[in-house]
Amino acid sequence: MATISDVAALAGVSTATVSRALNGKSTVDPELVARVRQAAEELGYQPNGPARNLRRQEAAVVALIISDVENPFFTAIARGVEDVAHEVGYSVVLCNSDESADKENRYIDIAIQERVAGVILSPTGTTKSVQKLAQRGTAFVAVDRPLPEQASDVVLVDTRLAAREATAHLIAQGYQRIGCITGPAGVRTADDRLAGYRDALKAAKVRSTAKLVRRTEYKAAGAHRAARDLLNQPEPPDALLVANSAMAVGVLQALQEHGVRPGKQVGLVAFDDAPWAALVDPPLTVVAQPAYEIGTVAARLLLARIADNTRPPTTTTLGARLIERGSSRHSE
Amino acid sequence: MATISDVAALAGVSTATVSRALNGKSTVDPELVARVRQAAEELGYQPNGPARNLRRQEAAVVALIISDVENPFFTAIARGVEDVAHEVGYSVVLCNSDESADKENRYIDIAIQERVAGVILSPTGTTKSVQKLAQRGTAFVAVDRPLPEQASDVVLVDTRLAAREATAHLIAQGYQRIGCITGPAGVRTADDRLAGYRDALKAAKVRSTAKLVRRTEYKAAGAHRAARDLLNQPEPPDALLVANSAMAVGVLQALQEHGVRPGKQVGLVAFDDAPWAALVDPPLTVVAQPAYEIGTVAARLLLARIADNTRPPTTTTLGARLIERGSSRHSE
DNA sequence: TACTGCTGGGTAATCCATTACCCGCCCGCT
DNA sequence: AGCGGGCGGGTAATGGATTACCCAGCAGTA
Repeated sequence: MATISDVAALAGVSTATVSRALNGKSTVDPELVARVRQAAEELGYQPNGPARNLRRQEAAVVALIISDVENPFFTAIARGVEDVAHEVGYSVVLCNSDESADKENRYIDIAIQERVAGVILSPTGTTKSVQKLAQRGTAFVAVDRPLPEQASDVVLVDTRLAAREATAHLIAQGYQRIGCITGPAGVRTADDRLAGYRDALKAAKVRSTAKLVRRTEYKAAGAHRAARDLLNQPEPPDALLVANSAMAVGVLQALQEHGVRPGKQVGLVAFDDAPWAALVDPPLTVVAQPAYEIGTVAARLLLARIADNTRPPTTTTLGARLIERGSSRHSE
Repeated sequence: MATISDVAALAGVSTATVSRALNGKSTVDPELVARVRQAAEELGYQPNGPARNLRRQEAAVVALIISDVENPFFTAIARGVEDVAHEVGYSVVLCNSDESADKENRYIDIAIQERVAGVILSPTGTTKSVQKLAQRGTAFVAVDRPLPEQASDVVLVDTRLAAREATAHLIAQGYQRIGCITGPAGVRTADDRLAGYRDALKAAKVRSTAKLVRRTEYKAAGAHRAARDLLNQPEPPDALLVANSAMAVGVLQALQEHGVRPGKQVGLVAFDDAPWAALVDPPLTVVAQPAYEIGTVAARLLLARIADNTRPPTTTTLGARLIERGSSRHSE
């Protein structure tokens, strides 16, 4: 594979000039630049990334570690990050931690080893691995979930408030026994959505009971079991708040199997306005989170932090929007 | 940041020994290994990836370049690739080419520059950029779409046959004017699905007409316009073959807006068994592609090729499965 | 005892791009 | 004409891990 010396030899200049010409760092005679370009082209020269990064002590790459590639919420974040990063010449590599602290840890190690310029991640449980980033001075931004005990830039959605509003909406519609299916304990968004749900019940002076709450992993299968379980109780819920769109799939399945139609019989509000949410029957009422915007904001914060790691940590909280559709219409 | 020399100094050995101890390459006194481990731990030593990759002339990373992160088909492939790659200690970085030859090209350049061990990609249009991989001897595998004029390992789905079967199914159900909404010309899967559709019409001696065919980008918005357009014709189709699940979303929207119910009025079969496909009303008949398996097979092929780049190129064709649901039931 | 052979581990070369440092040339000013 | 300053471009140091090569020391054999 052609190296910079090959290019230099072919162009009849020194390697320093080749480097300068190709990177436009210092002023080089335009004629030489042309010759160098020509030579590089001819040899199909591609700079050796590791060598460059070794010397520069940093790669123009940001790592984005998300907890579920199959979740549209996270892929929308990814697009937001990409769009901003590409504008300023950074590449984005996506890593899928799969909601496993272990994999997250591995990817963080890799990010450190490869000397990426920065990391954006939706933290999974333990703060430990993230501390490594802080220690090394690698810029990073948390999205979707805060990092307790670790000052950093964070981009969040006010998910507790959103859950509260969604639940209040169900109450206002006349539902009486509202249940909640949320993610695993310890995952902040799951806890917050549950808290918001309880806030709303309390505000409406409805007694909340653990019998109407289920926690499982943020996946369809777990939510399916949870919903079945709730529906099989002697006093089943007449409405459900569901904590993400993958779970909504499982819940809808369970309702179908039980022969209950969302809406009049069992009110339903789910987090995340998945592309298909308006297509099910009745259309699904959702809490739409500004995922793409989370990505763009996080990317901009990261870039700012790469430029200056001493800036004080900020927390950006974006709002969510309740989109009322048929699945929460009691009077239907 | 701690380097190998720091570790060596602390452990009281040479850098060579540290390297050997940590990589287990050659036999080192167990006591020294322990001392080195201890020292590395103490300093929080993380090897410098660029330096290592520079020396090794290769990174233990495979790049996966897919054409749409938001498409569940591709994210399922990603999981397959990851699961296999992780088993043997490779990391996977995901790049989103967004169906743009330009971005694909950029990511391929980056993959080459970073000296990744191999690349798996769903090629977007031009073969040109992929040739660079071949020239440099970087191992790569194409998925979902073949590479014309470029011998390589490929993992495909027999999508033409699947489209044919899906169309034949619609014919068998009694639909008369079957339309097709597929992806852009030049994208192989889009062409193949159209060809399969025509195969079925021909086999059934139904005359095919361009009036019932629309091509747009593989997205909901384009398909939405296309469907609206088709339905507004003087002689609208009474059934549609839709080339992927994102498009199906657009088509279902258009049908909703037109007040037509899938099934009896307009039969519908879409590619890709999205998680929500069974939840819409009526449930969507789909062609399920073995996406996860595509990923695992591609990853294994890539690993084999990394080990030995002289092996003859292979083509693996997997089958798709028609899942009949309500949206293609004419008699409903 | 003397010599061979093996093994564990150190020294230093190597990978390649970037850039600090330096040199020579030319221009312009006095 | 002589000198200073600026600029273009070359030489070589640099980054950090891996590994070829070599050496010391020890066991085993004659």
